[in-house]
Amino acid sequence: MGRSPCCDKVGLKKGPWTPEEDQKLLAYVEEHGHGSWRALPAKAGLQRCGKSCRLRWTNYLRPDIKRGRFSLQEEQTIIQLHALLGNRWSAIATHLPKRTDNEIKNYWNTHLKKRLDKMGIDPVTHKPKNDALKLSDGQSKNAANLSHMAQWESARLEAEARLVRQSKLRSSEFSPSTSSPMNKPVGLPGPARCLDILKAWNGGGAMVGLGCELESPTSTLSYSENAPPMSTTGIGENSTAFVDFVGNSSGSSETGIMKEEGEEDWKGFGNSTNLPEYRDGIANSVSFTSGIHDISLPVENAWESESLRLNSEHIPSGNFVQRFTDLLLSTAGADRSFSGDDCSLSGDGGGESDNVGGPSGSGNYKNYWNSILNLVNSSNSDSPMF
DNA sequence: AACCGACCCAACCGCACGCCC
DNA sequence: TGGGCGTGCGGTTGGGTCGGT
Repeated sequence: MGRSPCCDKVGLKKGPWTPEEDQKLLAYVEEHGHGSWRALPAKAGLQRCGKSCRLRWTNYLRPDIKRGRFSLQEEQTIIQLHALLGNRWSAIATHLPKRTDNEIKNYWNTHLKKRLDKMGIDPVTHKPKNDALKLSDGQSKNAANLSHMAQWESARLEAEARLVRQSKLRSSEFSPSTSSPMNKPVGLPGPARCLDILKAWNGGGAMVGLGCELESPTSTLSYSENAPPMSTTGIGENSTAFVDFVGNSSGSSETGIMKEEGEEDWKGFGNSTNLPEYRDGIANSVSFTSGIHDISLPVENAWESESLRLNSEHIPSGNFVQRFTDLLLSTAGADRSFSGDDCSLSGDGGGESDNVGGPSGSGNYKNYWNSILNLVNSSNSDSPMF
């Protein structure tokens, strides 16, 4: 695989973009779509390389970008997803609609990492820093297992993302016109993609009769291609266990995750901590929408849909989630006492100040992980993670 | 007011990977 | 089958801004 230079740098401008350049790029993309980024600068009259144009567009000019301060929910989501995914900013970004991976990455590096550090939590491992010294006891084994599973899950995510990218391309004719000027291939994977996922992760094992009812909090498209009614997919019975997550105020308050204004409800389990039920839902190739809601999801998050078609066979061990939970909680709580009340990680002058300065600054570590688990539970409505 | 260090973030760099010929 | 191309991604940089002295 030879790698060609991204562009001929001679005579091309670098550095900050001017309003005029922005306007040119914006006007061109809105009118023609970006097409080939390499060819775009010449067509748009820009003295920039295509890569620079692409970055400017994706990180700044794109109309569906939300700018400004991160909300409490977004902060928590970033932290929680980072705990599970590590520095996979693009994967994290898929859970934060209208935020770019670059923005999330910057925010993590400049704010959240330091915040966790102050709390006595290693921002890399999301474990109390003290634990780093306990390399020879049983905890380290658990930690290693946890890390291993997290890595496995991350690898699975990557594979899913690749498959969905493919599916996007293949199905680009499915929905040729969207409001987006981005010319992104639009369309969602049908059942065949479900099988692809299964093949990728089950070594060809079958996932039978699964619909692809999905929902994302950033839904922009309606989609039900070839998706049989849930009642015919074997999902229906269990799907009744899923209720609106945010609509359930107890679930919302329990996790400390607040629904952001303008966002659609998260769909999840009524009992956000009911992991067996959660796992059962997965085992039944969960469609988290309960079959009531329209199937809709954004292009950006289309790949998320793939994971929602997981069944238990995707999971390396039959009780992966339960083990994952056990490890998280045991690792967090085994040798540490917690106040157990406020696990807020965010808030300048809010949760941070409450937590920083406590015993080792990480007295709420168990709740920290609980909040991660709650996110996992709650976000299974739109998450590719589980 | 001037200086300086810390902080922030847009942009760049280079690698990885899939597609296509 | 191999190489070129296009793009995605994560790490890093550097210039602007802010706050303290």
